[in-house]
Amino acid sequence: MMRIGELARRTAVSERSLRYYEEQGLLDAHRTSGGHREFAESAVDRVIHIQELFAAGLSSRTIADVLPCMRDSDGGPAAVATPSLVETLLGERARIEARIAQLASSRAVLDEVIEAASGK
Amino acid sequence: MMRIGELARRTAVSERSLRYYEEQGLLDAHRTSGGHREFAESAVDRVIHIQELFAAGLSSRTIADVLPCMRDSDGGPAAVATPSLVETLLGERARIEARIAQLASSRAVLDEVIEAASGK
DNA sequence: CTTGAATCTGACATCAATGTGAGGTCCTAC
DNA sequence: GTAGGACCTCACATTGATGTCAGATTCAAG
Repeated sequence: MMRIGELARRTAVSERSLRYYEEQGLLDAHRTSGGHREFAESAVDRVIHIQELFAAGLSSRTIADVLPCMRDSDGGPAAVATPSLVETLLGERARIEARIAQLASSRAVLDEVIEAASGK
Repeated sequence: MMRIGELARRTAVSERSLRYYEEQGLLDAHRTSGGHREFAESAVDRVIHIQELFAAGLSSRTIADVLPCMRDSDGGPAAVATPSLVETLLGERARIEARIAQLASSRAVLDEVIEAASGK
């Protein structure tokens, strides 16, 4: 069991964000009699998962749906995704694909500007 | 000379955004005696340029610096970019590259989740 | 002129995760 | 038991382009 400071240090995620994750139901925390959070070892992996999913642009709501399907190091039985969740994830994947294409296009625009502005 | 409604229609950009662009110094507008904006034909191309640059993730401040270097259909003499502007643009380009790489990584994470959640 | 559509300004809302600060409580090593 | 570091909650700020609404004014066509 570790407290929030250690978890923050080990994951390089701010305490503020960890509290937010708990508030959003992404992270379980026991409480001491005094009200301080206590996290299991597996919380480290979980926070890393959360960060990955945030980086993928998923909302905290979607992450809350996805997390039960991800196998943590605590080896809890991974829940099976509902068809609608899979659909959501496929949609997110398509969004990422589209975003990549858009960025590639933006890069091309930028290259034109840079070429016109610097070299010529 | 066209008014804001027509420009909005022809560029598919909201009137609100066009006013914002003018406020940020990205778009020139004459005013009628009554205070209504009047835009030149070239504003259509300019707004399209602005949208491209916004899509590339540039801030309105940077766009304001870049626009004078882009040749509009009005054929105004394109200003020469300062070295620091070119540096900024190269930085933005690098940011886009990094973002694309990050998204590719996110897509991979998502693919893992999707595979684990759907197929197995 | 009159009327209705178009436009004006100004202000506040949004989205979402995170930063930040105040004021108070808990925990632990001494 | 006490000092001080760690932690608590609550609340407001941030970011920035855009949405939206209200109330007032202008424009253009009849």
